[in-house]
Amino acid sequence: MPVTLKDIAAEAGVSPATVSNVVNGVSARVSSGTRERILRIVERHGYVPSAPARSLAAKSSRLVGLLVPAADRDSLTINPHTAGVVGMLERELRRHDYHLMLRGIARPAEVTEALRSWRLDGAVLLGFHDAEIDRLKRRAVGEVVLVAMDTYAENPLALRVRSDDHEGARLAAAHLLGLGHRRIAFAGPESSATGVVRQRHEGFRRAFADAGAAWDEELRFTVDTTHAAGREAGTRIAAAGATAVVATADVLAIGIMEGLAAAGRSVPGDVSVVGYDDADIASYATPKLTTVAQDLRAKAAVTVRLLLDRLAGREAPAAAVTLPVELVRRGTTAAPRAFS
Amino acid sequence: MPVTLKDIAAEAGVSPATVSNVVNGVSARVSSGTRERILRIVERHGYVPSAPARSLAAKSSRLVGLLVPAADRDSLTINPHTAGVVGMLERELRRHDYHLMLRGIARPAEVTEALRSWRLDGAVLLGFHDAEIDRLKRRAVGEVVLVAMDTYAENPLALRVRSDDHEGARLAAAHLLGLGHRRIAFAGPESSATGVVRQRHEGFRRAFADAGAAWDEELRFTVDTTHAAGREAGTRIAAAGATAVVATADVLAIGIMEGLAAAGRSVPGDVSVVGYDDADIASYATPKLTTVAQDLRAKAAVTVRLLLDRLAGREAPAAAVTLPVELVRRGTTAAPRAFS
DNA sequence: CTGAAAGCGCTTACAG
DNA sequence: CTGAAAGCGCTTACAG
Repeated sequence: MPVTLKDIAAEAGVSPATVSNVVNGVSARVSSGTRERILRIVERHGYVPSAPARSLAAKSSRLVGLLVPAADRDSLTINPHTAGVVGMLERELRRHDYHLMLRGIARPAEVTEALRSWRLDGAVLLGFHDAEIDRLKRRAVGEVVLVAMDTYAENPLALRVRSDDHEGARLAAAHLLGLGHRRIAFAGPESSATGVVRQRHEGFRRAFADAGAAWDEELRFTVDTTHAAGREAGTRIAAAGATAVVATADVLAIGIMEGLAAAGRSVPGDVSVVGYDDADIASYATPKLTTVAQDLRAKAAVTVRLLLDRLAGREAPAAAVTLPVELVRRGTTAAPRAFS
Repeated sequence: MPVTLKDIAAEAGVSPATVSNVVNGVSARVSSGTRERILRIVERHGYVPSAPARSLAAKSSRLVGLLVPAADRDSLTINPHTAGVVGMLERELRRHDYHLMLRGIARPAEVTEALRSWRLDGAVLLGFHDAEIDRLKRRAVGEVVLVAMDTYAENPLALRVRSDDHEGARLAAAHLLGLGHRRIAFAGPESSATGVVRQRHEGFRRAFADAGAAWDEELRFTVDTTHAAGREAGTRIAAAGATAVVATADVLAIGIMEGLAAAGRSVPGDVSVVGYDDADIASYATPKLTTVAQDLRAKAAVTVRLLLDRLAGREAPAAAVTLPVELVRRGTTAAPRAFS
């Protein structure tokens, strides 16, 4: 039988309303004498307010959801980038005294259910296709503040945070072009589903245009963002005679490196590889992976700031927030053989 | 203004109690005619029951917390093993229609607050020291069902799930001894804080005893479970003249490999390395890491089953559940130079 | 098979 | 500065 607000009030000889004010720090409404007295009783009993009761009575739950697409039997954190975001977001929210509810979404209808059943104050959508974001209706969202990460959807119901995908891939390609590569493969998921991949692919081609070089469309490898898919793509990339490859994720790049090795190609001797994200695994690889770094910590911080600003009624930017990226040169890129 | 139970009841011309019974599938109490009618109205309005209201009125929240120690400014998922557990647990809970609340714990008092404020039905404690588990009091825990993972604490307030740490390290050491190694380093955190490390260290020494070999205590390297700490330890291990090393985590092993390389040692040519966990990163490393695999999926499944069994009032094992481990031989172990 | 009533533990105007 | 009262959206015995 945990102690309740009412118990505290009875013991202090005041009304529940007064205890409520003290517990919530509405000090203007309570004399410092009663405040101290109540606080002592609270302390002694180890009173913890009931969050469900608060959510019900107040308009706020101090709860933020992180929604991530996941097939029924899949784990969310197989993707290192997702795992990183989960951790960073939890940390940012905790700093602001909010709680994180993590929820895999197998079917579109679950989004509504997740958003509404817990009266979430806000929710972060990670890894959804642009079209899925665009399909969200006010009716499904309710008053929940939404931040979609890494999306190019246009739905005004969601705030948007992303990093500069176009520039990231441009940097990667420009780096390789500068080293003398011309047969550069681009490996990543289909562009149609997400603007992130489309933007990266465009940035990649922009580097070619800037360099006055032509790009062979046959070097576009459509592949899932997994190590296994990367490995398989690596052998195909080797067979295609590419001297370099830009992958849309580190885990994919590392898979490709393995495929290249299986095909008898050395990295960066025969083929240069550039990843994307600068996840921890990028520096665990041998050689260490050259990659486009995005600042996950900043991304999480901005996401939470947008969320809290909007919750506080402050104006939030209608446009998407785009964070800068940076090329991190490590051990997987070098001049092509012909140049050395 | 989202639609409520009351709205549905009014529209159907029945009492809220009846709608409640229908929504909760208590079909024995409602005629199939009214049930169908109500279900149609629920469907049409996209009614989603309020979880806070349910938690408040009922005894159950269908909410399970995952509590992980984390300094104020730290992210939880820097540790690949933690990231894996987060994903697996979310998936298991989702299958059973429970929700996951993820919570980093910076100070011991936060455990109570986390457990009680949301009226969690259950909570999983991951990565706590045995002593911290043992210090938990009934008063702090309340009615919350607790499962502590990877602990050798004796607190009866917590159910326990772990893998066979003693056997895992014994297998690792036996493998290396069988290859002819004798100067084998053991690298991991201090044994005093967690039984997991102590058990692994004992299993490691048991292999020596079984082989009738002596182990040089100087080859115990106390080191945090991070890549950076591993790298630093790797150079010391090289300097100590070890021909092999057993690390208590894959991420640590990979760091050690880097340190060994920095010291001019090849793996497995000069030094063999065995990791622990068989996290994804184990197969991303070059060469692929020989490691002790624990079945994370099974661990998460057992954790959730224990939790739900206990919630359903079924008997749960008082003893800890210990899951089997397996040695996965890959590319980082070989006979020592002198033998080849 | 169905309903009226109380209650879960809070917050929020509104009075005083 | 403090309290009485209503209400948040459900569930749960208890009657009928």
